[in-house]
Amino acid sequence: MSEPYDKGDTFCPSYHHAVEMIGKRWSGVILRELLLGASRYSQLRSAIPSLTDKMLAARLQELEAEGMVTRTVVDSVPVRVEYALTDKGRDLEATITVLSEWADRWYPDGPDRPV
Amino acid sequence: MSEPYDKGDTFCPSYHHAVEMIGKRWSGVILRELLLGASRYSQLRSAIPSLTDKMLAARLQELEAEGMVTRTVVDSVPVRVEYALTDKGRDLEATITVLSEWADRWYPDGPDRPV
DNA sequence: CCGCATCCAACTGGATACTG
DNA sequence: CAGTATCCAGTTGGATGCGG
Repeated sequence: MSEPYDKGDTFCPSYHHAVEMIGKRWSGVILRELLLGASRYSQLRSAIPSLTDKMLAARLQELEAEGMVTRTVVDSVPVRVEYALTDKGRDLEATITVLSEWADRWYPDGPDRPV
Repeated sequence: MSEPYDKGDTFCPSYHHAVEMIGKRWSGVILRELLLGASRYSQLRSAIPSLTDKMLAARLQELEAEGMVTRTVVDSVPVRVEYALTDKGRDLEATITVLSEWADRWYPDGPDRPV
């Protein structure tokens, strides 16, 4: 990661895909909530106030298609839906932890007041 | 990161800002190239083939405004411009490394062929 | 070499209302 | 509870061309 610059070793598609998937609007926040233990749709909703139904539902579908989460309908009344991280999704924990630490280091008072 | 879910401990603005900044289109890739040693505008251009001038210039301005990179005009003919990571930008190395490893683990053959 | 200006089609996502 | 439907303004970013 710190050797002399090699012109050949460029444009990494896997990393590219990964960083823009977790960085897509709300996705990173949703994944973090799931890592923190949220599992129900309504938990996610109330955990992230400015997130609308439309966005949450859309992102969860995308994350499911990416193999990051599973969706399980619990047949009760009223219906509940449980979302759970897959191994792949849970494996992001290290990344999200390290990035959270970075954020705390450089935005201890929130993003509007950088260090 | 793995304790029982606490409804209060939600919506982290610093992390939210961070993840969507590095996840914005091309930003993560540009930061990675800078970490790998790229410094000139033209290096970044040729390192990332599908990245246009417009996008590269725009992202570099945003990253500069975020305090992630510095921009230095070298007064030669023709003009060169050097981009360098700030401490804040360099401090992202751990995150990008860990995420790259995740990507290699789950997309060893590229994002179109997940494990 | 390093951009910026313009045009423009496509996508995004907020508001609001409604369903099983 | 857990979504979907519709509308629509705003943003995005590719293409192309020009300028210091």
